[in-house]
Amino acid sequence: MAPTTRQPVSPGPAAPPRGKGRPRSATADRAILDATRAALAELGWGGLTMGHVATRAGVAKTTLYRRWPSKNELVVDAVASLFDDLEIADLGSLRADIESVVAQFADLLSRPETQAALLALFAEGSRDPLLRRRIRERIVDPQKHLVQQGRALAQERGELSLDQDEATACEEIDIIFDTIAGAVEHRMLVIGEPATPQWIHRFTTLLLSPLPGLTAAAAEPPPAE
Amino acid sequence: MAPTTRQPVSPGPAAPPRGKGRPRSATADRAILDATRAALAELGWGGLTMGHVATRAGVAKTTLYRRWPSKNELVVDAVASLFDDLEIADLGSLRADIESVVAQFADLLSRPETQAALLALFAEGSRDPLLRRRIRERIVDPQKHLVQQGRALAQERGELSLDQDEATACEEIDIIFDTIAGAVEHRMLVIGEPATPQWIHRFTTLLLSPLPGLTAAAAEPPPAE
DNA sequence: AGAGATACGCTACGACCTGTAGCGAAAGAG
DNA sequence: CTCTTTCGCTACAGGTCGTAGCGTATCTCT
Repeated sequence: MAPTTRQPVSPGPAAPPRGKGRPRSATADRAILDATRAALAELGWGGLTMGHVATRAGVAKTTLYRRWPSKNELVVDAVASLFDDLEIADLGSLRADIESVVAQFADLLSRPETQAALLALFAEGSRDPLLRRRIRERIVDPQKHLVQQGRALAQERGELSLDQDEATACEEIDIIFDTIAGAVEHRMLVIGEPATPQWIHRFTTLLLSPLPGLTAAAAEPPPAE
Repeated sequence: MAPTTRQPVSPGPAAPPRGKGRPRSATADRAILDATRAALAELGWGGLTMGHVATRAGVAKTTLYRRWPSKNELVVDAVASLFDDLEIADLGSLRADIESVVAQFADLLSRPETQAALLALFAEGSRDPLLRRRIRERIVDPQKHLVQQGRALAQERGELSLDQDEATACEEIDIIFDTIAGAVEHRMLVIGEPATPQWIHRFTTLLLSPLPGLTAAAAEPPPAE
């Protein structure tokens, strides 16, 4: 793809300047990220070119490469910021909190540029372990933190018993998070249908109670491992 | 990317010949698809080039373009067949059936070429409604059928009460399927960690019973819509 | 068997993208 | 006011996509 070797993934959103001469233009930073998101929505990952983004941002192509070592990194940063304002609302009940955060997530994933960008990132991440790690740090982990918060809130309210074992609690959070995030992602990104309030409501019900119509006998015994 | 306009997604695996002169080589067909899968596993979507596939298949590049209009179509066909042998095992309990099908799915998704291909397809599908429809028909719908089968089996066994309403049952199957497929996809494709038997076991437990430690009061009341 | 039709491999090609290099000019920091 | 760094510009090498044109191979049909 490139005639030269690939640089390691940059640690931050952009290479850190060192405060001596002319500082980097923050305006250009924003213009580039905005242009990236816009181009992503229009053209998708495959259609997005660095030249295009540069032109659209009113910036020279070389300026892009001064900040991000390649397309991947640029797109991660352009997209990750979208996830920054997910938050737990503390609506007074576990159920309401779940519905709220799922709705926020669904809202985010309903935007075409988020869809294109996320899937493209995931796809690239399947080949590039460093990129995948970066996705986890910038996107997945913050979301998982929401599950922890929600869980803690529910415990304060007495809806949920306190954790006995730290490790077990961690694993449980992982699974719950996989389930919540995965269901929404699957519906919106793979199937391509919106997560309506009804869908969210029913999904939350599924998460909080056993399968409707399930015999007690079938639900009860989780056979020993 | 290309100097010419893109053709619409081809209706079949390859353009249909018309039986007059020399027929297309079926050997070449298979060699190309095999080479595509192999290259996908090694290089991923981004690294896969038509020239590479051609060389590997022992075929001229032009031969590829005589059959598939572009990379997308070639990869869809190369990958879709992988999903053909998922099936419900009828192990005697709903729980065992779920674990079995999740394990099959996880096994499939653990193969690198499936990961790369699937994610790349999903990504392209987010921009191309026709491609997305094709993914649904060839990949998603057959999987959803498994959920229907498992549900029917559980009802026969008396583990699950019979459906009262056809439409409601349909919606419920959708949600359950979104949840199962989504969780596995999220864990393996996004996070990039394997779905161990332990994980599958715990996930199934989560699906079949309420959240561990949940107060009865918090679990019970699904507020009216 | 012969004629016709089609697929095949090969080479070359135009258009495009990536990421780098080198330059003079501009703009802040100290 | 000087020094450092960024900026925009142009040019470039390496690489991919998908097409065109050619002579040859291979199959079908008469």
